[in-house]
Amino acid sequence: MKLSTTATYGLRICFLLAVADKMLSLSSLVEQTDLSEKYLEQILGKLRKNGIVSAKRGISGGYYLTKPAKDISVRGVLDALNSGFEFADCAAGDCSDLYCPNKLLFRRIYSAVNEIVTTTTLEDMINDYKCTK
Amino acid sequence: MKLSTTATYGLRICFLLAVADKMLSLSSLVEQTDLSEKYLEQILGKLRKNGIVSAKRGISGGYYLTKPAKDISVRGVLDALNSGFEFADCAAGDCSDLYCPNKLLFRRIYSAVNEIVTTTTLEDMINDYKCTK
DNA sequence: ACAAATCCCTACTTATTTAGTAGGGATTTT
DNA sequence: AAAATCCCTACTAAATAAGTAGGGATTTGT
Repeated sequence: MKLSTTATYGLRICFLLAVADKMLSLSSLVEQTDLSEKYLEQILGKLRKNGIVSAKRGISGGYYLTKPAKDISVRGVLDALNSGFEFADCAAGDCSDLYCPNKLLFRRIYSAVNEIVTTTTLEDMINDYKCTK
Repeated sequence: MKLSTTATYGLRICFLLAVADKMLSLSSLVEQTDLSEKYLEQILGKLRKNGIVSAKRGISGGYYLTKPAKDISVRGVLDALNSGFEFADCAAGDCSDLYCPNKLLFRRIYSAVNEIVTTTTLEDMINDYKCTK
């Protein structure tokens, strides 16, 4: 069980945008991440469709965060990339019965993770990063 | 991001053994889970190799937990099935530099999940289950 | 002894998901 | 009008997960 690499890249991209605090062109993101243009475009497309970033077209265009870093949660980014933390099945044939110990456990874990990702913002990530310097 | 179905089945199997509090034959586990014998054997094999269950062969054989339910953590079961919670990469080219905001976030999440799975035992799962009745 | 039921081992196949590629289109600035 | 940019979507390839298969070894009860 682990986070998808796409979600991981997505987080990093948002972090870069938050740190820069201005619009960055795709080519500049390519430089900073060593990912292909096309792949980056795809990730940025999802972020855009889900309201995390906006884009400006044309020769002086690029991507920028739609909101201040303090208002963008990690969860928002993960959701945009379809990378939530799901525990759908609990391995019981008929899960509507009460015989479902797994579900209870999963709910606990989900709550804990959810708490972290919803309360941690891009600004928090920047602060954490600065502290390690 | 979600737990593998194998791990989910594994948890359920351990729960069934814990509730029964005695040795159960493979065929009886097949009944209770609707999984194929072969697939169940495979899961039980991993649990056995990792010390979660023991097996007795022969016509009156079966599987049983090696320790009391209160001494078996969810984590132990997940580890046995190679289904930990990993966040290896942080999507930075050179992760040894300090430019790694993801790593800090991942560490937070990992700690929280780890806390839950290491402290929750099969006995806890049984108690939780009883409470929902 | 021996049959029957059980656990044991490991290779293989199939399905699903994820990661990444590709190519052409639309927009904006200079 | 050219150049650089973002936009769309289909496809492919790689990795992982899920499940199947078949034969072997052990123990019990008769």
